[in-house]
Amino acid sequence: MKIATWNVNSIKVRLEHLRDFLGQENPDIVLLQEIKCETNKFPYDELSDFNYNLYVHGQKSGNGVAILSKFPADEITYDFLGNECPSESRFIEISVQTPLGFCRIISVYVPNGGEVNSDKFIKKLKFFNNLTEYLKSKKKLDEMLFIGGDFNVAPFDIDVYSPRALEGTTCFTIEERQKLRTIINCGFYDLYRLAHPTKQEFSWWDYRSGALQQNKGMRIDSILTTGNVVSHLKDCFMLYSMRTLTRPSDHIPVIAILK
DNA sequence: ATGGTCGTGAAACGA
Repeated sequence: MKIATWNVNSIKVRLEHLRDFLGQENPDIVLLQEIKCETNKFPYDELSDFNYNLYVHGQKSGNGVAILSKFPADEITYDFLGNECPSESRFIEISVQTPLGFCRIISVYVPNGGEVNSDKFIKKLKFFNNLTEYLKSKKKLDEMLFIGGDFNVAPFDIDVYSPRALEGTTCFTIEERQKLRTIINCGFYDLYRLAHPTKQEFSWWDYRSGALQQNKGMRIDSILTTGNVVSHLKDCFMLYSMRTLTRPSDHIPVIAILK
């Protein structure tokens, strides 16, 4: 089974890139973030030839998440209990029967946070608190839980190009890193880091200031799972080539292969 | 502290 997550930064602008990606990688499940369109404006028809079940939680202008799944969902949930910003479409969850077993699968777009210690930043930390409580409540022996998306946090020094330059900046403050580490310490596994314990690769580069050319990136997109998935992990990698296309997303896909 | 570039939607604003 192949599962991918990708912050596309506008589904409309990235439609051809997404179609190429689906054609090349043929993932069973794709978690999307920042689709930036209303649910009823999602390009359902333009993706119909790939035979995915499409689950969309959009809104006007910004945010927006979706799940494309070869397996039909038993249940679809558009928010998590305790989310304090339900008006922002940042969460979608499906439960599906897969060849691996029964899975609960979440696509999440964690708030960026804006300026450190701003109101938005405080809301980001609270979003993590509430999401963590929700994930703890959903850990069950009889299902595998996947949560993939844009966490807007680089958890460890190895996940940024320069810990010194970024220390104390949004997505790399101690408080934010602790929030993501707390999820991991509750018994969730970062599939990329499991597959590549010492490799330094990034999932996002700023559009500005030649960040890509200087490889000034961060690893802020991940797929986390419960422990019962780990023995199935064959590989997890990031698709750098998607960042070198014309008009790319500022994020690249993260892909996990499980058997 | 500021600026650099995108996407949205038609001007700033968020990332």
